[in-house]
Amino acid sequence: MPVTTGKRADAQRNVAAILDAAAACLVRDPDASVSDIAAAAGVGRVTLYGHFASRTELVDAVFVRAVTRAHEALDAVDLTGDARQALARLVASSWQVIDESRMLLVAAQHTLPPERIRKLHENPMRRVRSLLERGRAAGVFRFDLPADWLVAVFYTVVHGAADEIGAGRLAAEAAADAITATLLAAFTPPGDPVPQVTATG
Amino acid sequence: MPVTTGKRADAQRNVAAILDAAAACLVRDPDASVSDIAAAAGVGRVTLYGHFASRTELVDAVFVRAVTRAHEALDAVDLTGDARQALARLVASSWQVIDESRMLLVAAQHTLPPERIRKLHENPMRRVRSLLERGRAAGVFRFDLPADWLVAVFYTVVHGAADEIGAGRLAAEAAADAITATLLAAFTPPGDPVPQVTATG
DNA sequence: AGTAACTCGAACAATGCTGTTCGACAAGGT
DNA sequence: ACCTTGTCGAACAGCATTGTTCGAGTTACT
Repeated sequence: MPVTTGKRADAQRNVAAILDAAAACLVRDPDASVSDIAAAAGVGRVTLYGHFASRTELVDAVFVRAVTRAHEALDAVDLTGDARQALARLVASSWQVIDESRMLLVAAQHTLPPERIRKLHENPMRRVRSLLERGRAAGVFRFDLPADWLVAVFYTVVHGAADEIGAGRLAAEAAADAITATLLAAFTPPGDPVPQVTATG
Repeated sequence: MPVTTGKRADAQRNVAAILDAAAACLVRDPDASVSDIAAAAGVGRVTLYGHFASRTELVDAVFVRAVTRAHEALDAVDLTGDARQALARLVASSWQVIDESRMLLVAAQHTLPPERIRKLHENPMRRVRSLLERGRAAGVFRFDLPADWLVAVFYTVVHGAADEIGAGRLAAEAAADAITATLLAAFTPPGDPVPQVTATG
């Protein structure tokens, strides 16, 4: 695994270029070859193999970077205060991040073992879970369905929205509100009224 | 494209065996080779190419058959009466069908162009859409979100549930109720109370 | 300026796949 | 009984991929 320390300056530059190019290529074609990626990075194939022992390791690195960035972006979201408004804020920040890395996820699924992907998703997931539990404690989110399931619903709905946008059936501007409205309704305890979503932005 | 008419008896048998074997293999490995499939079908590779001009054509045929069967199973569901109860019935019949063909969908995504997959999904989708619109007209489903989006939510939540079951995080027995409760809530108009789901044995 | 780290292209071996061709053979239909 | 239709195995060509090796050339650190 390539580290950022101890390496020469141009080596670090190349690693970054390779990672960028790989991300770009894999988004276009989940089965992009090492040759394509190296060429897109403006680097020889041999150089690439000098930094990443195998194609799998490269894909892993790209995916790790994407997930880490997404996690950082989500960490910046304020989840205090009213849980429902916090959910709205989380969605507003999440969906774009996920939309960008959605094709990357497909590429990862083509080459990485499922448990690896699951493990890398755990951190971002925890954030959703903690918010869910806070909302439950406050009485605004439902208790009658498993927490695991509700977290999965969050995940799958956001990804579904990304797919819909990609297919051109959902306007990007309308996405955040649609996702928020859907998730708020899905999280509402039985008997409670479904909250109205005030249009954002 | 292989037809069931005009072929000799053993040829028809072999086509069926190939289709079955292909489905089984592709579920285990979305990139299963033609050799594997032919072997699993107890048939020579040449024979397979005699019936399907290319691997792609074979995958397409397998996928078409799976979707068709799913569509038929869904057509048997009674969608009259209260839209919410009809939705529950549709979910109860849908999720198992989708769970079975979920890995097949992955295989299809690996080899078939996206528009082809979309097109084959149109028929089953229409059924959901008509139910949605009936529920809207009856005032029990929401109008404030696009119909396309709500149909997509149905699709993505059911598939998400299938994934959760596959990952062992959701008990198969609990799936139908969880999906139904989630979707009913997501479809409920803002201001209306979220319906309680009575456990279905 | 000297040295170690890095890069590059070309070429290599090793697979693994698809799709086709051949000839001999078996099975189904009438 | 006949002949069409289908089957089989082996072998072939073609292609794309991964990952490695080599030697010569460059680039960055000190």
